[in-house]
Amino acid sequence: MPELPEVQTVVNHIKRDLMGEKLRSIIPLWDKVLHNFSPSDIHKELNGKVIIDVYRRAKFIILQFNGRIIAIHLRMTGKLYISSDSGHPKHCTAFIEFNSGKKLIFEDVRKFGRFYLYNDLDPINHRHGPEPLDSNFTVKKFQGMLLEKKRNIKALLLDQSFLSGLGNIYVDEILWKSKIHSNSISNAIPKKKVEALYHNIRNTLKEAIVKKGTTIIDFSVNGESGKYANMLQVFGREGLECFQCGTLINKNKVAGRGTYTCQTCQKVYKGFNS
DNA sequence: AGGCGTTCCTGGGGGC
DNA sequence: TGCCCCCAGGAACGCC
Repeated sequence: MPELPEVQTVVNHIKRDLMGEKLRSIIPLWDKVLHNFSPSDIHKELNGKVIIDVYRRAKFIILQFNGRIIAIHLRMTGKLYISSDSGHPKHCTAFIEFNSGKKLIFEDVRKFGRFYLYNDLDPINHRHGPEPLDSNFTVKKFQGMLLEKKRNIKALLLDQSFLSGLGNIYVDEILWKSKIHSNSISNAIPKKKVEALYHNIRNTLKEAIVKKGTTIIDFSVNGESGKYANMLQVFGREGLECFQCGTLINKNKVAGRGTYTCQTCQKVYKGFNS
């Protein structure tokens, strides 16, 4: 499940190849993949236009053209990579052709991934919270954000309109490192723990980007697995000993997601602040 | 406001 | 071996 580090890894991987490429066409192989536009819209608006930047916002990969963006969301099983082969792989739902002959392949087994055409980032910014790695995302700001809400902490961290980029795997890892139970309520978490949470969010994401993401089942870049999978402390370790205290890791459902916790290390904060 | 269920999809695993 | 059923999950949406 691509989260911020995986999406950033894809961007880092394909950016150099895409900069300056002239768009020729976009070919959907499955009709729902283009969310709000058609190939003829692209032909009218972007034919021969050059990619001037490739970057990430939230979990979107942004192809920047002059006055337009194509935003690509991988959802659960999307893979995006450059190819010059003719033809396309089995689960390819769309590809973009460039004048150079390069192709950008979008492969997506479960077909949840989508392409969006916008003038700018506004529609995405509108429904997304801050970037956790931005310098203006400070401890103070995060503390304020948590206090404004009275929500299950896991549900809140997964909510993209609250904070961008986290998904099920990193949230479990981050909460375990912070010794906060996923059933805690956001505004009941003590200040010291919020500080730990803040630093663990940033450090975990940064470290995962360095390791080129986590490979669990579906994520790889050109078949190369991310290395963060070897670093996972709690996710996927049901019934195994907690690395911190030896208690067997518990799996249950929180916010509708499979959730791994150490019932000993991770404290539930639901009451008054200490 | 916030929680919860449903929808979109397919491959893979468990049970028999 | 084979078949059916259920599950996994990011995000949007509707309902309570």
